[in-house]
Amino acid sequence: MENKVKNYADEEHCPVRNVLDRFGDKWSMLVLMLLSDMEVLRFNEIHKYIGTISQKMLTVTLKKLEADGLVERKAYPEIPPRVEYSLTKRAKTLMPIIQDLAQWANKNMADIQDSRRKVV
Amino acid sequence: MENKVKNYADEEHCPVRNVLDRFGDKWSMLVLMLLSDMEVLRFNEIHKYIGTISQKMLTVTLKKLEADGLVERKAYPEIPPRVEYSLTKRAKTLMPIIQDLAQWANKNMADIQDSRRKVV
DNA sequence: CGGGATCCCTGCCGATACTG
DNA sequence: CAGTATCGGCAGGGATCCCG
Repeated sequence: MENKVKNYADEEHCPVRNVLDRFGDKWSMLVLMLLSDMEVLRFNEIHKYIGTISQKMLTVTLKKLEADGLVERKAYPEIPPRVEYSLTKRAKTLMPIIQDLAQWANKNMADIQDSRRKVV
Repeated sequence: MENKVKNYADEEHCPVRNVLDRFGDKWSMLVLMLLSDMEVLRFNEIHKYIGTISQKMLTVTLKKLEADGLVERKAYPEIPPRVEYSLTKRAKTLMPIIQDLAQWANKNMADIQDSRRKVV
């Protein structure tokens, strides 16, 4: 076990680095959780739920998630245009883990903030 | 369920944002996983395992994790000095989730990279 | 050995204005 | 409505030098 050490330096192939590079940014995980709750949402609906995100960052975030095959984008050829976003199957296999993470955060956030105050 | 919508905009109290602000950075989760595997490590040992991290960032990362009560620091009053780092109990409750995340990443990384190539 | 202190640069992200 | 284009601030992070 200890003689076969993983490669913690290899940025290209380290799965953790790779997964964090994808939704470790400011908004991705929030969008994923929102879509997980609401199933299908239009662009401006997401924008309203996450009140503090800028239009630009929402666009960038959705494109990145779409490129990773985590979010599906359906555009309807209407005027005015309508675009619906939803989670892919791949993203749905990820959500239970995200939920666990959120639960852990909920339980431990207060204590962590206390720890931080003592040190700072 | 759908009429009681969570507050996705509240940055201060959103647990996901709060947890990601803590170890969503470039190195924290990697350090946590390394310490989870090796139990106890000295500063320079961590530095060698994660070959690409700078001394400064390792210092910053460890301080942040210590402030959050996720890493314990033991300094021995010797010359030359010796400092040992290990996970706290709180961090150990987090690690199963991190492991799940890593497993998910391992399984899906290749497919995600394929998706990305098609789009880009 | 285990850091601190500084300099500097990249890129994330926000704000604003414009478009089909 | 659902974006695109552009400008700019500033924080994350790397490189280097210094210290007890």
